[in-house]
Amino acid sequence: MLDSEWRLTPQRRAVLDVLQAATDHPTAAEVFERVKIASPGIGPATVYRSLALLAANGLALELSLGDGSATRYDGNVSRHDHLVCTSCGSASDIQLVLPSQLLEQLTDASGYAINRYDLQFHGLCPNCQYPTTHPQEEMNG
Amino acid sequence: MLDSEWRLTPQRRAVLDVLQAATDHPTAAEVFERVKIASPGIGPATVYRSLALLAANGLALELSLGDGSATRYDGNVSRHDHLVCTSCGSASDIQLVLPSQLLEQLTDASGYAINRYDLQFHGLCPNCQYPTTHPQEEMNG
DNA sequence: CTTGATGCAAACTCTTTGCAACCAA
DNA sequence: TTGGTTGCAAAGAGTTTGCATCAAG
Repeated sequence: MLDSEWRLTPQRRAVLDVLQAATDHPTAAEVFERVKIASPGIGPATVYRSLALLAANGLALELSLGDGSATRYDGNVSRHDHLVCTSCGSASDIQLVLPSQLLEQLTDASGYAINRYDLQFHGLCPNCQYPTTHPQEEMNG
Repeated sequence: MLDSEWRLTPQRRAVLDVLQAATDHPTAAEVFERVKIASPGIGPATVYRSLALLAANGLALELSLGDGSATRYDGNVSRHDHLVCTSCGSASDIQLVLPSQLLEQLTDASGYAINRYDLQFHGLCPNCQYPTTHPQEEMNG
């Protein structure tokens, strides 16, 4: 599925639209729920297949939040990292740069040909630190 | 499960022994296979429950390799990061330090109370880059 | 005795796959 | 017409849970 011989069908377009409109980091099930609004007849298998296809072709990122929950998808495909709240589960995009010498040292020391890294920070988000009325219970934001 | 009011039963001890003897990063199923050698009567549910208990009490780390596969466990609970081979799936421990000012800046800018981070590098391990006879196909190392 | 731990089996969640119908080139 | 795509349903992997039994304090 890494070739470019694939069609942007209406279903795939709808999935891509959902991803690009999302500011959170939806699971496949959440993408499915949202896609059904624009494409009522679509089935979950098509959403899973479309997400895998988009991810394989660089139009989406697959993301594991490390909490054992379902894979999440990110329509923001530029290089970035994540802040994950350990209380409400929300994930925010952040942009930071690892010192390039750190990658070089690691390549030299390990012998790995490193082509990417995943970095996520876990902690309490501002909302969950300073509850206005009660701790957040939602699952994305 | 975060209290210290728990007993190190023979089954839990056996699970812990397996983790501490492991140099790879076994899945729960792999831990189960190994634990059965010392504790033949043990059931998979006990292994899952023991792993969760040990992780909650800081005696094991849960680890997602970001490839959609099962959760892995690490008996090395000191702060470290991982190199993950995108070809054979093996994971190696590495020790590196993020510049502390990076964490400070991030805390200041985001408002998050960060208490940990997960960092993994993905690429080809030396074995898979320079195959001796043929590409590696094993799943841990 | 009383509470927690175990093993088994069933249930559950998330995801993938087989397949016939369908659609675009 | 030919091969890729879809939707459905079934299957599959990984993990959790209900429950009766068992063991430790």
